[in-house]
Amino acid sequence: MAAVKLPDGRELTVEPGEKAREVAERIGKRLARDAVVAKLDGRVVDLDAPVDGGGLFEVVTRDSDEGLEVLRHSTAHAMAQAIMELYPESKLTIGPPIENGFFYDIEVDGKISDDDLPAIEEKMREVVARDLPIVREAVSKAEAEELYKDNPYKMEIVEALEDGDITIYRQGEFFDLCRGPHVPSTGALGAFKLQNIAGAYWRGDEKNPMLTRIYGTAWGSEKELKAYLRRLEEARARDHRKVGKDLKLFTFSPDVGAGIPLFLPKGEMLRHLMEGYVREVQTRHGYDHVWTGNIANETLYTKSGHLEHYREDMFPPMVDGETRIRLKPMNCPSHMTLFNTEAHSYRELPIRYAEFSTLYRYEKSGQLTGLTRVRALTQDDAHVFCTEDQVQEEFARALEIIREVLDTYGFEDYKVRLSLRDRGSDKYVADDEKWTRAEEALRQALDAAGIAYEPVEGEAAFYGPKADFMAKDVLGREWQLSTIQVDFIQPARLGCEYIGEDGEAHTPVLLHRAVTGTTERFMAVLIEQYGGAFPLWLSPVQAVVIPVADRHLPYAREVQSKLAGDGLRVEVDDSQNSMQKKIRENARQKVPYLLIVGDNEAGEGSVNVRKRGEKNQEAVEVEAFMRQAQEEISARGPRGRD
RNA sequence: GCCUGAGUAGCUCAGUGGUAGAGCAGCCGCCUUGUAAGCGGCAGGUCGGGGGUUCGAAUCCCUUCUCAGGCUCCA
Repeated sequence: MAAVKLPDGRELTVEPGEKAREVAERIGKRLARDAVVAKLDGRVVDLDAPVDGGGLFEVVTRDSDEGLEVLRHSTAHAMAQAIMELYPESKLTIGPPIENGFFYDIEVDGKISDDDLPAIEEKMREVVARDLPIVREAVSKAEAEELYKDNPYKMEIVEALEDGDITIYRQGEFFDLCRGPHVPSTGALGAFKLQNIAGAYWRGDEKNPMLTRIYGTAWGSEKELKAYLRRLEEARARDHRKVGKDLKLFTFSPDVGAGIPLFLPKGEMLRHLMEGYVREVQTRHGYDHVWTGNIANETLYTKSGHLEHYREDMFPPMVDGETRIRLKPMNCPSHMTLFNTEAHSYRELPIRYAEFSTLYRYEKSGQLTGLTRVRALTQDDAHVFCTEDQVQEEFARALEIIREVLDTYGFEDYKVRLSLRDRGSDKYVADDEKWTRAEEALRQALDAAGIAYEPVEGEAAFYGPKADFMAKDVLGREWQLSTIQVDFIQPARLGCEYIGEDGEAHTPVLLHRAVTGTTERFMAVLIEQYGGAFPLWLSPVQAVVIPVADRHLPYAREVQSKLAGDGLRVEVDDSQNSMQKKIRENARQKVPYLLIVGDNEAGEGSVNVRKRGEKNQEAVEVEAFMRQAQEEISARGPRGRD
């Protein structure tokens, strides 16, 4: 008689051939009802699978991550069935579960659009109502080939599989080549909603045919589905494109060009503050700021190798007689040129050049998105020329800057992806010893800083290993912001040298690093992180003085000039609106402080402070407000939000 | 670049073959206000651009520009 072990340590004897579902029922009725699949020694299996004992037996319920994944996968099948019934000549390809839902890529018989989604959803509900048992079936390769003789996509998948390792899942008339596992019947699906239709190339390759991808979301209960849809709503309300328009930060115009953001006064103030902050931190950490303009001779990029490796992402050249000029896509060649303007001794190293100039990259038109993907972008870029021995220390220094800045902005949850070479591959530049040392240096620096990192082999740049910072915003979305890269290659190509202790010429190692990445993308992330309610130090307008009646305007201006004299960014709302409306409008602009002034305030030299997000008011002396605001600004806190 | 969809007043949107609309913003008046919309009036459009179908086009077709969501999460 075989036995299984339960997660709580108990042992349970199982009959030969007893199914997972039956074992679950013996553990508990309620558990069996919530069960989606089971796990045997960590391997996920259908509830219909026999439990032959021996290992750890776990029941996976629909509220666990794994259970949800199965639920979503099964929902994808239900959608595929619905589509096959509505558009019978369609060809299925792949339909995996994804974060929050699922998709299915289908070569649809005919044309479908978003308007057809409700009908498909309706058909899916029919499939659910039929409560068809979902049955796993092992098939031979030959059988699979026969089943899919009219479907080249599935055929391609079958061809790649080992005979004896092929299964299909059936539910009623419908079947799909699938590894599984799945919920026991179509009636066991949870709450779902089809979301949108998109095109997707077969296997993601633009040389392949375009398939129709339908995205859906699926959850264990109606309540969870609703909560998810509400989260989506909230995210939309924070969308930087919407907030940027509402708060008059930036705009785009086809007259100027796609992917070229135009910053309005408040947006430019925000840029200025963001860059000023990074500049201050960098200066404190020994970086020097330089400026190398926006265009460069094409020959520079021939030397650096960019023209060869990066041509597609560069704007076409401007031709001036014999000379070809390019918009600058990266700063590194320019910084190396600066380095080469004089001879260097090892005593001068490290040399750290930082720059905020705008770069131009010819992103494909379909890739452009708000501020997160633009053609004119401003990196907070820096290049550190150092000796090999200094790599670890300089890496640690860059790390420190990045941590300080991310902390200030409230990105407390981030991880590092340490991209290493794939030892088997030859696409990386040789010199094994250098690589090993560099990788080791990066690991040690990360360990010393106590930062969790995930090493990923084969993701390194061709010129060296790198560490990318993945930060999570308040909505739980992950962004790649900061990066630190070690470069063994380019300095030699551009002829960078320093004279070492030994009197010989050596090639320095180059560290490329960016703190916030690009000002544009980081601004987008910040707008969404704060929902437009920036902390005081970062607010384009820090306070608006609102006179109760027109006769208080002179006092309002007096207050404004006092505060402005103290360096605060203050406006007076002298519009013809009522006081109530001024409060409403300025509150909607997320101004941190509204200062109401009327007879009382003018009489005693005070302001009535209404803080963003708070309704209670407080009368304070102008000087006291100034002190308090300055304190808040220099602490770069408290965090924004409303 | 490709797929699907969208583009109407500064903004948000209604209008599906028969005289281009609303709210907000703007301008002009009145009101002089005590903590999230005071009242009245006026003005505002090549319906993204170009071409076509039609007696007639915001509406149908073609084309072009811009925007949105996608385009390896690998059965």
